[in-house]
Amino acid sequence: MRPTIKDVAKMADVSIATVSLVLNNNQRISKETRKKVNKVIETLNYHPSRSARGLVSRKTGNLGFILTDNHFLRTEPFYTRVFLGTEFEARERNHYILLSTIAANFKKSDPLPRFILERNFDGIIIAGRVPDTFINILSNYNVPVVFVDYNPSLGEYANVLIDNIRGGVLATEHLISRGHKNIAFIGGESNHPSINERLQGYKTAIQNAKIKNNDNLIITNNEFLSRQNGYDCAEILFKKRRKVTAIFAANDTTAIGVLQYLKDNKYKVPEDVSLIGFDDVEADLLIDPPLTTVRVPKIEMGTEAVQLLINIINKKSIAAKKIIVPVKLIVRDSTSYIN
Amino acid sequence: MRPTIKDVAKMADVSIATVSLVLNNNQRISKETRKKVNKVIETLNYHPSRSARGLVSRKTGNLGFILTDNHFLRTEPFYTRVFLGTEFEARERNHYILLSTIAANFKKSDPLPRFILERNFDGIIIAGRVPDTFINILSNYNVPVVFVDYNPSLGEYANVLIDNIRGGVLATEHLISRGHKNIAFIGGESNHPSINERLQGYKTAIQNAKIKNNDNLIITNNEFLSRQNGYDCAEILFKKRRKVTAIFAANDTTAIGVLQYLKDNKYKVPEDVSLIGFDDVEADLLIDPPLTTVRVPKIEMGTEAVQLLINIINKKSIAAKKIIVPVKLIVRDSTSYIN
DNA sequence: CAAATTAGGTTAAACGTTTTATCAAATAAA
DNA sequence: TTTATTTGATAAAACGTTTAACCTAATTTG
Repeated sequence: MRPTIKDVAKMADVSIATVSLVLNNNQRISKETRKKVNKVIETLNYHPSRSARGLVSRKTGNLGFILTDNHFLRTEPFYTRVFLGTEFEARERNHYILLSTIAANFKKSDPLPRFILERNFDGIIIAGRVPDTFINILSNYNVPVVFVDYNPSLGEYANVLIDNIRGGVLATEHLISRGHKNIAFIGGESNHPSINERLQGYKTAIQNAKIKNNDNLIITNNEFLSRQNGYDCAEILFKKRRKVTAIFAANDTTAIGVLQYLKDNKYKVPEDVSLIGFDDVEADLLIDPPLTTVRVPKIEMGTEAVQLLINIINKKSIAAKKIIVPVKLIVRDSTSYIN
Repeated sequence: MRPTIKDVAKMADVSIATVSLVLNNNQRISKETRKKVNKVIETLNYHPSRSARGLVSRKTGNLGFILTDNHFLRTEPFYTRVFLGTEFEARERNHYILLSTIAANFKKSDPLPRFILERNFDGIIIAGRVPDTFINILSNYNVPVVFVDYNPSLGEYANVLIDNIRGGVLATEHLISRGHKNIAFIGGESNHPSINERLQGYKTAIQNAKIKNNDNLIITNNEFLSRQNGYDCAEILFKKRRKVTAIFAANDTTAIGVLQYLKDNKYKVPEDVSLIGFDDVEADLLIDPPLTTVRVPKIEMGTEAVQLLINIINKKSIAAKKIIVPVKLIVRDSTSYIN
C-alpha cells in the first residue's frame, strides 16, 4: 500500500496535523520540524491523496473546459488548439483539464457537465460562444470562470479575447495597401460577436481609406462558419459582383472554402483574386497557395486562460479581468498587388 | 449547499447505506425502496461527490493518458487525434481523461505523472513508444493499462495496434500496380516497431511482385520522424539514385517533407515521382497535390483503447488483449501510372 | 514579577461516501 | 412447531485529509 499521512507522521514522530500543515506551507511550523517532516516525505515518496484532499478542502486540482459540441467537431481546428494550450499550462501549474461539451442549443433541463455535478473542479474555462441558458444556470453556482473568445452580454466575467477589430483593420489595410478597392468580406454567423468585430474592423479600414462602402461586397448569413459555408458565400458574391479583386474571409476555414470555389471557377489566386483569412490554422501553410492571414495566438489564449483562472481561484485576480491577446498579419502567397 | 447522501436518506426516510446501495445498483434493495430513493435523488438533483467516492471506493472516474513529450509536440498531428478519440469515448462512458507527458528519455529518478502519485485514476492509456525505464517502474504499481500504437517487449500488456504490415503491403502494391519498379522506402526511426513493420510490408510486397530488392532504395536513420527528416532522407536518396519513380514514406509528416524536397528540386508529383504516405492526417487533403496515403483510424484507436481499458478495469476483459485496427488505402493525386 | 502574548504544536471533528457486519422479520425446511 | 434460511435493511467503521479549537511553554509587556 502507498504511504499515507499517518505513516509520515509516525516516522517523523509528529502528529498528522503537523504533516498536513507542512504540506500546506503553514507558517506555524518551525524550520526544524518542517525540515524533518519533509525529509520523511521524501524518503517515503509520499504524496497526498487527491480524493481525501478534495473531500475536505474543496480543492480538486481540476479545471473544467467547456465548449459547445459543434465547436468540438472533429475538424474544428481552432478550439482544439486553445484546449491544447490549456493542457500545456495546466500541466505546468499542476492541474488537470477536464473536458466537457454542451449542446449548442442547451436547454434548461439538460444535464450539466458531470464534473460540475460531482463538484470535481476548482474553476471553469468556457471556450467560444455558449447559450445564454447555460450561462444563466451556471451563474447560480457562483463558481470561478473564464470565458475565452466570448464575452457574454449578461453579467461581468473574466475574459480572454482576441483583438478582432484590430485584426479586421490589419487584414483590410493589407489588401488596400496592395492597391485593391473592390474588397469583399465573407463571413457567415454575423451575429457572432467575434465575427462582427472583424467586420467592424473591415468597415473602419475601408472608411479610413476613403473607399466608398458597398454593402453588396459584404456577404454574411447566420450559418456556422465552415468550409462549405465559405464556398456558398463565395458563390453568392460572384453571382452579384464580378469585379471583386480581393476577399477578406472571416476565418481560415471559410477562406479555404472560398479558395475552393475560386479554383473550381478558374479564378487564379492571387493573380485574379487576392484572399486573406483569419486565425492562422496549421493547414494555411500547406494549401496552395499558402494563405495570407491574421494570426491568432490560440495556444497562448489557452495558457492565458489557465493563468487567469488560477489567479481568480486563489483570489489573486479580480473575477472580471479582461485580457486582449494581440493579432498579427502573416503575409504569404494568397495576396498580391492588383494587376 | 449541494445536497448530500444524508439529505437524500432523510427525505426518503431510509439510511444512508440504503441510498448508497441504490446508487450502486445493489440487488439487496427491494424494488419499492429503490424507486422511492431514486425519486428523491431526482427531485433533489443529487449527485454523489467524486472525492468522497474516490476516497473510499478507489474509483475516481479518471483515466490517465500518457505519451512522451516529443510526441506531444505542438505540431504532432497523430497522437493528438488519438487523444481526442479517447476524450470522445471517455465522455460517452462517463469518465475523464487526464493527460500527462513524460520525458522521452525518462530516468528512474524522474517523477511519475501526478495522477499516479495522487492515486487519482482508475487506469492508464499509454500512446506511442515510451522508455523501458518508465514501463518498469509502472509495472510495480500493477495498474490497468492499455498501450496504443506500441507493444512493449517486456511483459504482457493490452494493446491497440495498427495493422502496419498490411498497410506497408497495401501502399507498396498500389505503387506496383501502377507500373512502378524503382520504389523507395523513406522512414527515419527504423528501430521503431511500427515503422519497422511498415518496412516489412514494403519488403514483402516487393518480393511477392518478384521485383529485385535493392537496399539502396531503403533510406532510414534513427531520427524522430519529422518533416525535416523526410526532406533530408529524400536528399540522401536522390544523391544515390536518380531513377526512382515512386516513394513510400513511412508517415505523412515525412511524406510532406519529401514532397517539399521534390518541389524544390523540380521533380513533378506525380508526373515524375509518385509519392504515398501513411496515417492520413488532415493536411493531406490540402497539400498540392492531395496525398495518396494509408489511412489509420486514429480517433477510433482512442475510442477502442478507452473501451478496452474500462473493460479491463471492470474485469470484463483479460489484461493482455490485443486489438488490431485495420488500415485502408486512400488514393488521391500524388500517385500515378508510370510514364 | 505577574500578566499577557506568542510560538509551535496537538486533538478531534469533519468532509461524503462505501462496505462489512449485524439484525429483525418473513419464509422455508425439518 | 421449532429451527434454519432468506430477504431487506441498518449501524458503524473506514477511507486520508484539513482545520478549528485548544494546549503548553517560552517570550514579551507593563
